[in-house]
Amino acid sequence: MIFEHELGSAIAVVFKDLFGKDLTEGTLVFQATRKEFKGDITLVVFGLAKAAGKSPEETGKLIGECLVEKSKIVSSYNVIKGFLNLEIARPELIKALTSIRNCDSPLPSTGKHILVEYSSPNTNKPLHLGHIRNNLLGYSVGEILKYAGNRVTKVNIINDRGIHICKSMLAWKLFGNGETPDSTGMKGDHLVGKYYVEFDRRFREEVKELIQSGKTKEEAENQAPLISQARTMLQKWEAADPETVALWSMMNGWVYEGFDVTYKRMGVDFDKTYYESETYLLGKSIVEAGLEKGVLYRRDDGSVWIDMRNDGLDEKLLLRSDGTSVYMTQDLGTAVQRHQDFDFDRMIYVVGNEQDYHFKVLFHVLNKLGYDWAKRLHHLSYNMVDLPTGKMKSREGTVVDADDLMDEMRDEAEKITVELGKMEDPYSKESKELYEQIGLGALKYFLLKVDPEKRMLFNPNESIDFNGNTGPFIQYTHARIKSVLRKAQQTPGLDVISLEELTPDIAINDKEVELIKSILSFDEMIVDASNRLSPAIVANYVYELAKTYNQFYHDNPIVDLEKLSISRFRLYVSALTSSTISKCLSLIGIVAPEKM
RNA sequence: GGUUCCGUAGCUCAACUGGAUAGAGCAACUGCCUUCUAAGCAGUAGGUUCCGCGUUCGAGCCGCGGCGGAAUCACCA
Repeated sequence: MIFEHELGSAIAVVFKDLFGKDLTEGTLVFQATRKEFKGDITLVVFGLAKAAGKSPEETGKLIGECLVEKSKIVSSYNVIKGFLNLEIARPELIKALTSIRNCDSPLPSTGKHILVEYSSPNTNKPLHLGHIRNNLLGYSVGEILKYAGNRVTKVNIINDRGIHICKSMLAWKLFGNGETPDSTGMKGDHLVGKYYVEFDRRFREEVKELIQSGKTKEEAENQAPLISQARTMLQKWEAADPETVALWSMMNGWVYEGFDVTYKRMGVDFDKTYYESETYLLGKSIVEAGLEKGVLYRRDDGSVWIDMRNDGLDEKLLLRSDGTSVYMTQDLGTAVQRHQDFDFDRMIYVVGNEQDYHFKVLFHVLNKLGYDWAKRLHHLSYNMVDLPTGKMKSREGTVVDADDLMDEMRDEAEKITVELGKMEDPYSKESKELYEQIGLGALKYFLLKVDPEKRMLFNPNESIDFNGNTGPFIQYTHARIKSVLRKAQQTPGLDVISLEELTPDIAINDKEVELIKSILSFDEMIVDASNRLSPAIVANYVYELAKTYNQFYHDNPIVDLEKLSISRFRLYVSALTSSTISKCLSLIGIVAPEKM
């Protein structure tokens, strides 16, 4: 809170007078006063009671009394249990309001450079709902960190090689009849995904037949013709066979075109894109160095391992017996590469919690290998999005496709808007754009308002709500404030008040105080959100803000020429609220329409 | 089985990292469009915060032990 500093020193003085003891830094605990109680800020006095040698109530009373007497900031007080509720003198509140920062500019620089890795798609299938959560989280965390004063570089790593990529390539080659995105009109990533599913279907058939002819399941899955052909293809790729590489480039090209469309629509972006095909060999030299140091060991079959059993982890393979690299090897390589590229202060991996163990090991290995920056790495682990039917599985086709979902959200927004009947021209280009903004606003808010660590449920049949604690509600509130401000501009003598004109005698009611306090705590909230890497904090904050404004707005007409000064002050608060709302929305990637 | 995460109203989620009487929305019910945008507002109802013990002025949050769910423990990525 903005008063904490001044209040803190005032309380320290009062405390010394009363009890003859100095307060040490950090012993003062403030919190926002609950709505039910009178006051603007609350001092928790339990911690002070001991030093004072009195009961919490008694201590609170004495401090409160003394503050009102000697300090200009506090106008009244009340004590409930160990909570000292202080009412800030209104002139101080106005003063605080005028000193508020414009939220168009970020917080003071921390001088830190932070890398955020997110998205990390495979190029064998289109993006789905789980990726949307990842992308929105990563993008939003990046924006929040940026606003909190950090230099942020957003990076993507594309898993563009491996057996899974070969599967869709092989299926296309065998059964594709030369289909292309152009010839079919399909989005490239969807076309490739189609053949990934096709591979799996045919592969299952082969396995079934082999089992019927007397093989065990394991044997069948290992010997099916399709899987061995896929393996051959991978070997050819690694040997840089021209035909295979050409097919690979062509199909990956289709996928990238498709991804670009989806990323753009989601509103996310990257400062640098890494490709696994370009970095997968880098980890090997690091592993070799680890062997020399004796941190790693080689088994008889030639494979390389790390033993972490003394640190509560298992043994982990870092290099296959045939010398090829595994996932961990690659991630070691990319981490070192990125540190060379950027010399970051911190790197955040936005990756699902199914990989918690992987990152634990990754950081541990880097640390053991002597990279002191390993402790600056952080895995932002987020939980899965569940469907009512359970977990999504791309091979089984039980996924919610990202593009389809965004279409549905936009269509739903259109349907609801048309039903409400407030668009002048519901089929104009501008209206279409608005449906997109509202539909995606609903989706983004829905996914981001939940704590990343928590597993969440998405029910596609019930589609996402547009009422209550939702993106559209907040967008709507913003649009209405903008409408008020537009009308005010057209009314003579009702311009938005300027900062200099704010005077202590302007009347403020309790709802307004709540709103102002909320806006004043904006920076604090951002710092909190950036420390905890949680867009959910921003989302819940902006909802509270919008809700408080709505309640205020309904009880207090703004256009009231009889009380011009009051109305103009409210216009100022409205303008402040709307810019805070739109700032918050932009931090979580949501557009704040001017009209809707 | 080991490790990690989760468990809060019928449902989806909050609770400012230990503070006051655990809050919103949805669904249900009651009012409010001649009034700056009703995607709204006001109200009713809904709780043994999975269970037990402990730590202290104070526990949904911290510790221990259970119960339930999930992830992971691959020469897959």
